[in-house]
Amino acid sequence: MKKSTIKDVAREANVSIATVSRILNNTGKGYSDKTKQHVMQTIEQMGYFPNAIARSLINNESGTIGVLFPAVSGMVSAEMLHGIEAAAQVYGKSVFVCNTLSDPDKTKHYLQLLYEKQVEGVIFASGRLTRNFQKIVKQMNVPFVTLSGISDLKNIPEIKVDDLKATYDATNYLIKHGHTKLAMVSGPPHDLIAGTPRMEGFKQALTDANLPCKSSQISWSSAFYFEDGKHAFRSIMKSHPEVTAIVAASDEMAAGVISEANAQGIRVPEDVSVIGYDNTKLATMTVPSLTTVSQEFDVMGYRASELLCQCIMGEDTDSIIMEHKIIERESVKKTKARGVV
Amino acid sequence: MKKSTIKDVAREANVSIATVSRILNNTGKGYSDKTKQHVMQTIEQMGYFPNAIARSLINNESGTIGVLFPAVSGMVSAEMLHGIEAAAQVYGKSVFVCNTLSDPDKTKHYLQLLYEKQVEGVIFASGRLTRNFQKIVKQMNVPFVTLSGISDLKNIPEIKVDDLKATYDATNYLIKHGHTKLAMVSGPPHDLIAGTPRMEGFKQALTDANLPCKSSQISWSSAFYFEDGKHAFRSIMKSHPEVTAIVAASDEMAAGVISEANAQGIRVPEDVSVIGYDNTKLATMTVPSLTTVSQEFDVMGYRASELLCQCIMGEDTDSIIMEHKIIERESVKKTKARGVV
DNA sequence: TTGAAAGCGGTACCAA
DNA sequence: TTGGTACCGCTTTCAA
Repeated sequence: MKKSTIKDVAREANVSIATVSRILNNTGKGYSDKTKQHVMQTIEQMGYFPNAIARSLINNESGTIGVLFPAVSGMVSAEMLHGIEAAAQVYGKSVFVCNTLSDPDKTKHYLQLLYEKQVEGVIFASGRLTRNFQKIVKQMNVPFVTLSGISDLKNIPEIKVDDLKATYDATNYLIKHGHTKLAMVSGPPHDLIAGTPRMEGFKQALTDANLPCKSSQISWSSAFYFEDGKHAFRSIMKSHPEVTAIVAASDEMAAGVISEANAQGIRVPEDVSVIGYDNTKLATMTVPSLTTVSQEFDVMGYRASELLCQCIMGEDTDSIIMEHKIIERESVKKTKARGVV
Repeated sequence: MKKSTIKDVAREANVSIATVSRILNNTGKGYSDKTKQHVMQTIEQMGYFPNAIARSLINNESGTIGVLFPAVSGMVSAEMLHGIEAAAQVYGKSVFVCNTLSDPDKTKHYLQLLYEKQVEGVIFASGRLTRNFQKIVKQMNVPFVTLSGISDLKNIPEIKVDDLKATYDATNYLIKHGHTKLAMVSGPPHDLIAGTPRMEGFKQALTDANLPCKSSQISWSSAFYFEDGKHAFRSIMKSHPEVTAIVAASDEMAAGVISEANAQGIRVPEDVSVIGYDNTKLATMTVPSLTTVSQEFDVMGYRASELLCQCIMGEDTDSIIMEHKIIERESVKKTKARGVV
């Protein structure tokens, strides 16, 4: 059974396809109420739905956007995607997901694909939009937005939290609550997205508080996972057993710290306090639950998607620095405050 | 700067659009090597990419599939989606994600949308494909596949694990290791996907082992989250303080059980053993780490996507019951085995 | 209010 | 090996 087309409807309803088209698009003019009634009825009983592809072709609007993730698995991408899809739906866009696996070739391939599919805009998430992609991005000639990433290209709006400031605040939160021997469990120092800025925030907070700040106070790993947190904490405890508070670059790492502390008979937060980063669901599930820096990924996704759709409609837009806040739970011991709030 | 079309290329290269088309499609015949060289070169320097929408229209192949999730946030959907996208890419399909929020109206809306966008197939994930959707599904006339869900419609291949059997095995695992006082922390009993069958598996295992099996041994909640696990365990400890082992209907619930046990000074696994379900990343992060039933969601997603693409190509296919296995970690205490392995 | 017809950017058949 | 052209399903202009 072949799909029925506008022609079939026209024939069935004894009108021209032009009339059917007008009715479908609710132009308001170009048909009488009576014909409309009749045509709508035939459409209904034929189970006809217009072919969006044909529409796209003539309107030159695909009604789709593309999202590039390094990996869609993982809580963070999942929440972002959720927000992205929600906003896209509001603006009447459908979303294509693509998994680049952080592979530049794959990324380029996907960009071409999205180009061919005539997407009206692209969200580049959790990655770095390098010069490598400049050419294709320019060719595509549709709005791009980076989400929790960075762009080497100019005039690309970004949606992100100020990682440096957020980590600064997290570190400061520990200091405020009486901690003076701090260490950090970090991701790769050359990761310009979640590595460098967070380490920098940590250092600045220490410096501003006149606390010692040696590079040995930061133990970094190649990623931000649970195991990385475990290892990093282990090495910190070897070199800096005096530490009473840990700043972690992700909730997963913080969970790793808690787990390793547990294994070593170190109590959290009595002996060592831990502050996480991300406020994923995981933060509520650790024992003790995790005080952490909140990044609202779903909201960020929503805003990014919204921003992109606004760009598509030709509105003027600008980058968005998302608010962050510290979610207080049970993993930080509060001792004597040091004056300033 | 408008996008260049095949016409532009043809004009620029001094050939007909027919020739360009043949070259683009690599028909092998219909052009000389020399013209090919020349045309490819102009294409390259013009930065021309064919319009996939126009192609779809004439070929009647959109090269896209749709995926319906109740919610794309959450580890489970994220992992499934990852697998889905990976397989789709292999088969040259792009994927539209849709968030139904379990809302039938929204679901219907998305199905219509996907219909209009001419998707070549649909993966219906983590939900129930009810009679409600029969009409539209039939109209769409493209293959459907359910992933970790159920279908009231006939002839829809399913990819899932046998939840009843898996829970049976999990329960049996505890029994095998010497436990006789068991309880279950379950989701909604009327949830035909992850509620009913898992409860049933638990009961059957007890019955088959000649162990007492009263309905009070199952405490269920309206969902499968961390908090639900906490509450359910609390109520179980009130009514059945003698229990030494808990079967949880999800890893999150199991994490909740561990957390609540902790709060009550009950040691895991010394006092109470816990077995989870899903083998999400969370299972490695709890303290103690979680022995659990493995569902490989990314693999399931991959297989579902693969299956769908095969259906699209007209191959004969059938449902897939995925293997499950028990991943042994630290949350179960092994006491005297009871004979049979 | 209506319908005929010219495209949108491609593909594929047929003739040259 | 080539080019001309009908057509995919729809929108939109122009005349009727």
